Formats: sequence, C-alpha cells, structure tokens
Amino acid sequence: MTTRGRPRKFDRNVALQNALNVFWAKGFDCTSMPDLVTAMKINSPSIYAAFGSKEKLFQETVELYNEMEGGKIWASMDTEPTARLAIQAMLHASAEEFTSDNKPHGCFITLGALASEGGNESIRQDLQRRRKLCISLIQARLERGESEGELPTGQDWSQIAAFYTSLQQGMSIQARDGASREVLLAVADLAMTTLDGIIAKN
Amino acid sequence: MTTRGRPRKFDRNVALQNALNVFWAKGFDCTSMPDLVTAMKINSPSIYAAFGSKEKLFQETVELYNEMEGGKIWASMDTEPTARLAIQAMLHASAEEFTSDNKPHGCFITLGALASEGGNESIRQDLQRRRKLCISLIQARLERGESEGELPTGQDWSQIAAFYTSLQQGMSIQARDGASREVLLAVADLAMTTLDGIIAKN
DNA sequence: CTATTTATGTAATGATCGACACAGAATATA
DNA sequence: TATATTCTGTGTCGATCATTACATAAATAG
Repeated sequence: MTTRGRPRKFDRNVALQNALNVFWAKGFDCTSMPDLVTAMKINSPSIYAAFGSKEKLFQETVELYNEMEGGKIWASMDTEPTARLAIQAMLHASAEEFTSDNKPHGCFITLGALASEGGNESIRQDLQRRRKLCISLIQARLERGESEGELPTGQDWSQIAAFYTSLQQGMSIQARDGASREVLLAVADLAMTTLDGIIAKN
Repeated sequence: MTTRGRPRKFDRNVALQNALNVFWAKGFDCTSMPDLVTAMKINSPSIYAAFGSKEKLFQETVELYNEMEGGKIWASMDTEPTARLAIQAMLHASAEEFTSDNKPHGCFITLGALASEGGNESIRQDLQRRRKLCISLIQARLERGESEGELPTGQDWSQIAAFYTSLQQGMSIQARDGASREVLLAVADLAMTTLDGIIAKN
C-alpha cells in the first residue's frame, strides 16, 4: 500500500515549523496568507490541501509549539523533586526559551491571539483555555508539595499559582519588548522569594 | 470669533471615549472602521474629518487612556511616602482598574497592540515605548527610596523594576482572561514579599 | 499503454479593509 | 438675501483578505 498520485514537493513538518514562526511573531490575526505563502515556500492551494484552512493550520502550529517549547518549559513540573524547584526551573526555562535566538521572543500561547476580541473567537478561546491550564499545573504542583510536607497547610494555592502565572506571562511581554535573558532570569529569582517566605512560615 | 459652518452633531470627547472602548477591547489591528462607526455613532467621513485617520484616532485614545486610567494607576508613585507603599498602591490600583465593570479588563497600553508584528508598526512601537516607561517609573521610585534611606544600597533596581513591571503586565493578561479582582489583589500582595525581603536585609 | 489519483501554479472569487468623492444640509459672515 | 464654510450621509474607490476553480504535472494501478 504505497502513496498514490503526484508526490508532495515540500516537507509537511518543515512547512508547519515555518508557519509556526510566522504566527508566533505576528499573531493569528496579523498573519496573512501571503505571509504564510512566503514563509512556508508553498502556494496557498497547497497550504489548503495540506492543512485545511488558516485556522486549522494555526491550531496545528499551537500543537507543535506545545510539544516543543511547552515541553521544555513545563517538564520540570514532573521531574523536579520539590514544588519550589519545579517552579524555579519553570521560570528559568521560560526566561531562556523566551529569549532564544532564531525564534520569536516570548510565549506563543500568551502572545498569539491575546486582546483580539474581534478576531477569530475560537482561536482566542483556545489559547485562553491553554493559558488557564498553566495555572492549574502550578496549583497542582503546589498542592502536591503541601501533601508531601514540603509546603505548609492552610494556603490558598490558587492565588499563589495565579501569582506565578502572572509573572510568567508578564515575562513574555518583557521578552517581546526586548528584555535580556539576564534580566528575565533575575526576575525569575526575585519571584522565588515569595514562595520562600511561605515555606519559612512552615 | 465664533465657529463657522455647519456645527458638529456629536460630542468629540464622547466619540473619542467610545473609540477607546473599542480599541481597548479589540486592539488596533482587530478593530475595523465599521466597528468604530457603530461604537462612535458617527459615519466614517465624520471620523476622518474629526480625527484624521484610524491611526491618529488610536493615538488620541491612547492619550485619553493615559490621562484617565494611567493617572489612577501611577499617581501613587508621587503621592505615597515610601517606595514600598507606592508600588503596593500601584499594584492595588492596577488590580482594581483591570477588573472594573463597564470597561474592558486589563491595561490598554499592554494589550492594545502587542504581538502584532505585521500590523501597524509605529503604533506597536509607541505602545512598547510607553510600556518601557513604566519600568523607568518604578526604577526611579526605588532609587529615590534608596537615596532617602528607606531601601538598602547595592541593589540592582532595574531588575526589581522589571520584576514588578512583569507582574503588572501579567496581571493584565490574567484580567483579560477573566481573573477576579480578589485574585489580582492577592497576587499584588504576594509580590510585595519580594520587596519586603530586600528591605529586611537593611 | 490508459486510467486514476494527488499535487502544483496561475489566476480568479466574493468579502472586507481603510479612506474618500460628492452632493446636500446647516451654520456664520457680509 | 447671497456667499463662504463646515458638517452629514450615501456610495464608492483600489487594495487586500481568505479561499478556491481550473488546467496541468507527476506519480501509481491495471
């Protein structure tokens, strides 16, 4: 059972990666089909044949971003032994990934379709849902820290998760505005004093 | 010296306020002229006659926002007696203003034209410049606190200013994503432990 | 070989964008 | 009154948007 018909001239994965880079830099609403045609080096009929539509293509780039960058940033939630180390590693990874060369600065999920209330609504809501998922991840890790005796009881972990999520999303804006990796790493470390203060009450 | 010609049917200030509300909710690039026509209750030729262009209208709404909301949020930098109280009041005011009814949630300067690299470039750069001004404001207040003996010497206040700016900008995203005023106020208070830790070293 | 299938490039679709031409209406000046 | 000035609403401009028809090219299947 081999493939029928004329074979594809382009590598679908490479094209998807190129599409991600454009969406990441410009956001969904400010990215035009000609932009994609240029970046992906494919004509638009081939884009539609391979990905369905601009919206579906965007959703695939979000999935790709989640697997690549998202993994680097959030892996520590499972791998680090304590909640404190997990959050610190997450913020450090964010600072580094948000300021990498050869790719847009800041988080795609945060910056991809933010205040675009008049733009594509389902995309805005999807990214919003993914952003909210980050709070849950942090909160779950904090609650695990409490249950394992690392962190004190009686804390409102949802608020502390909102604190670290706010900071990380703000770091995306800082990175997009040109903040250096050094500054963002310092910002991450400064934020750890908040959790240290809570641990000290233990 | 009175006004010649047919008088205007609409109140320019009211129309500008209505334009601000649309730009604030949708961002510059996702706001269309028909959106503005509907919100301002003026036909587009009247908009062009009164404001010049969509871009100039946007710039006027930014100025209006700066005077109204900006004043409420940043006034404490001058009025509060200490840097700590000034920053805390700024974050509290942000939490409250970002979650007010009858107007879009989050900061217009932060959300108005963020990752729109392909959109209007001069507008993006203008808002970016205004965001960077916020860091300078905080940094200047911290340095004043040092010179007045409130804060210890030998600190890199630019990093601490970046920390609080990141947090405040992240709070905008949280607010836009539906975070409650209660949660944002808690986030603001949690951030103060960072400065408290620095003061404790004094 | 012919037929089928799938990709390609060109070019066009209708819709919407920001901006404005135009004629008429409403005011002040003279 | 006549004239100049400025606003208003209708309608439209070229440009650009996302999407797709269409004819052709390149592969497999029989």
